[in-house]
Amino acid sequence: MPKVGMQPIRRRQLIEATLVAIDEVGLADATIARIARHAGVSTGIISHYFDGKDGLLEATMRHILGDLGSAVSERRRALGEAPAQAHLHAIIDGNFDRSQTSRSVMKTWLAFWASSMHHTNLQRLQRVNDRRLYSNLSSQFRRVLPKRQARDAARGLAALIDGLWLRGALAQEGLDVERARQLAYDYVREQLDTPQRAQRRANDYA
Amino acid sequence: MPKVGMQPIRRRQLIEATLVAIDEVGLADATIARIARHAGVSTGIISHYFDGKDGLLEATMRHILGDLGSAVSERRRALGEAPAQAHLHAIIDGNFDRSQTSRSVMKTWLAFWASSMHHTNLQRLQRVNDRRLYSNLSSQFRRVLPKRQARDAARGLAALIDGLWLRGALAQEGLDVERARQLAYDYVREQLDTPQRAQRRANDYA
DNA sequence: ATTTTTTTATTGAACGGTCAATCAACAAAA
DNA sequence: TTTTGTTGATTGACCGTTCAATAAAAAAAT
Repeated sequence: MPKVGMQPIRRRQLIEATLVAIDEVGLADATIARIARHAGVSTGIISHYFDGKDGLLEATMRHILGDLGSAVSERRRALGEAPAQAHLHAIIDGNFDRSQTSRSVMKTWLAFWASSMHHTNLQRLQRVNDRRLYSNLSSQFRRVLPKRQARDAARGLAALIDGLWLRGALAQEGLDVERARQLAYDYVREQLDTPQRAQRRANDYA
Repeated sequence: MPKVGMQPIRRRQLIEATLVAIDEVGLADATIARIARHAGVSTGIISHYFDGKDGLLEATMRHILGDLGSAVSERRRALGEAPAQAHLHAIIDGNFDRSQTSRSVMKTWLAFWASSMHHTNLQRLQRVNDRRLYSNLSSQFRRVLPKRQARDAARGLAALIDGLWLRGALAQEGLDVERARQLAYDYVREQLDTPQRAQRRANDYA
């Protein structure tokens, strides 16, 4: 039943099928035959809409990145001029959004991280994302903390978020989102609530 | 020049060659031909000493895990009954040991993480390692903190270590080991030095 | 309103290429 | 003479891409 306007439908189907395939057998064994089967189409369609397998994989990563961006910015939009802590919590919540914590998406993230070490286009996407997280965190901490402290707090929180997320992906019992968020909140609180100790620390470094 | 007692030599050569190959082109393109070429031997040797490519990859992961275990336990052995903080610092230092922060090893770790989602033997190895880090941290925090707090501190620090490490692996500028350690030390200090706030937090949770 | 033409969507077999594993043959030491 | 080490061509399987063929809808022509 070929009709006009299939492109966006097929693209979505194929991206979703890619996530399912990676969840099932991993990126290494996610063949176009398997992906096409999951989408209920033939293999040729992939080259037609994505110009080959690499194009589909890149589009899949872009899709996940887009979801992450939305999850964060939607939460922050409602906040306006709210205190830094509220924005930091929103960024944390966005990173642990439903769209980022499903088994298939976590597996796909891991696979893309590994791939991005050797595929420059994926590497570019991934680095833009890393930088965005860091600079979002950094600018919020900067509203309350001196420069160097804000920078370190941002680096620490970014690492904590990614680390909680990574350990959740690898753990048998999966990611406990509530607990992860709580640990990240605690980190934020300690960074914001300890000016005198933070100052001493800053001096130690000098 | 075939002689007796080649096994350990060849095994070491091939594992090292595997790391080099993964560093060069990634796990997906680390063919046995490429690995054998790096080791200066023929492809057949791999099946002879490792019973196939999978065996070599598993041995490579075991090798890295062994290095990590040594890096941690050597540092801790000298400490004996030293305070918890000293042991925690030693665990941190071990995780950021030279043997774990070279480009090739970090790339290989990432690749194995992704692979371990779908290969049960790698998964087993990786989980033993994750659990060991957590339980080492947990038992040290337990010497100073009440149970629930110690558990959370261990979870947080484990995530922070892995996250710093991950972000270092992905970042263009590489991992800044000094900075990473310092951030992890700060986390330890805040967990150990804030009993009253920690207590309040524990109550909040209840 | 009907027919013809063009465009868009889709298929899946065929092709070229790659890879891991195998194994018969060979070589040097024991 | 036996054991241990090593080679590398061969084999069989698999994978991504291509493309000729097909089909249906849309557009144009009658």
